[in-house]
Amino acid sequence: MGHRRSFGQIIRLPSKRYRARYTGPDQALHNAPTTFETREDAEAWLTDERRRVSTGAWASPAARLEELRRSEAARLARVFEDYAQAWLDGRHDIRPSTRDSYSASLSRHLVPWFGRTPVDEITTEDVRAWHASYGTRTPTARAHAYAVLTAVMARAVDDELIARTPCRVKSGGRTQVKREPEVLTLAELLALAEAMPPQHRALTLMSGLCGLRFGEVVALRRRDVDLERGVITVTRTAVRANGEKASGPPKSAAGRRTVAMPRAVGDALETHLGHYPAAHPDALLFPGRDGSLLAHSSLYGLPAREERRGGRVYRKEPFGFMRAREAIGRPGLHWHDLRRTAATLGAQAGATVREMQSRLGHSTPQMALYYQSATAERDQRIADRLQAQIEMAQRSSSG
DNA sequence: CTCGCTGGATGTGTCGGTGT
DNA sequence: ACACCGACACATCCAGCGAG
Repeated sequence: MGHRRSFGQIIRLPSKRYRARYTGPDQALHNAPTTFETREDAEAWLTDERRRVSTGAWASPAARLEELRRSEAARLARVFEDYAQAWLDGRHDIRPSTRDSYSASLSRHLVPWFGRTPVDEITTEDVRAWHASYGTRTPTARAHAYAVLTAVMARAVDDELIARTPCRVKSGGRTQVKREPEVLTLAELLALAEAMPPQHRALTLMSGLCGLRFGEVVALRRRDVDLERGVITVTRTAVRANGEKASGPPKSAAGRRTVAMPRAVGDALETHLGHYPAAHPDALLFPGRDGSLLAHSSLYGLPAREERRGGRVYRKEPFGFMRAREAIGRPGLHWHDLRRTAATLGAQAGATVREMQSRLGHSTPQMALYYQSATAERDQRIADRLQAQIEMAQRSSSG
């Protein structure tokens, strides 16, 4: 039983639900995409359709439904997980180790939280909530992940998916934990080298006196050292990325440099080559067991640890660098501190900031200045000691 | 123009597992 | 017992930019 109206018609179906339909501007009959529970709902739909026709914004309900499906599909294609992956895949300007690190940030920290959310629906509140969810846990990892999130969202802004980035956590990408570096005295450095496994003694001395980075020393080849002239040429740095070890050009152009060695380093190298010859000019100076690039963990060794077997506790001795640093009473020493040691010893030997900058391969004087300040502290201590001596002299002359 | 800040990139440190 | 791997956590460094 039809119900005549000026626009369209509403029919009560045997199911007791209502169907609305009308003849569109295209002279075809269009059904509502669903049936309605009440006559009022059906009328509301017809009214809406009629307005579309009169404003000229009309398209057939079927076409509109199709369009809706398409845009929904497009929306889902822009879920964070897929969008971020596409972003990473499109980055050809980063080093493999960086790609690895970004990938890890995504899979461990960002995708679990934002993965299924369309990029343009991630709000500032979402980001803040994610950031806050860490509390005091893994601040560095969080800052890292935040930086990656920021980069992905910046891309979304470029793509005009969103108007502005939802990443508004102030300094969210920064890590503030900063450890006080340890600086060895010359005597401690010599003791450390002595306590290292023999194949790493020259390497240790070279790190502590010439300031080469870990990645730079392990990438050294026979032809990079000139024992006659007493210089090392740094042209490569070892990198690790998804389990692969490789060596490539250094981080910055300033990293390419020639560093003079104190004779002690040259002597240690000569001894080293006597025991571990590197015949070919391209042979690695400090290779790993299988002749490939030395792994960082091989140099570090293992810390002292306890092991339980059959109810008994055994103390396992540390080895490698972990043993050596304990042996000289510096259990908290980091390998990288040797670089600072080299910088400080260099400054004490009279190097200027500029000279230290080029010796260490820094592109800015910032770091070298930092070492200068460490030296200023030592200088203060010298002044203090002088003062103590003056006072002692005064006491003895007056008493 | 200098300087300090910060985003982003890249390197180092730790540790359980595994092969020799 | 040692030497190294692999995964993950963490620290450092560089460059660009805006304030003064």
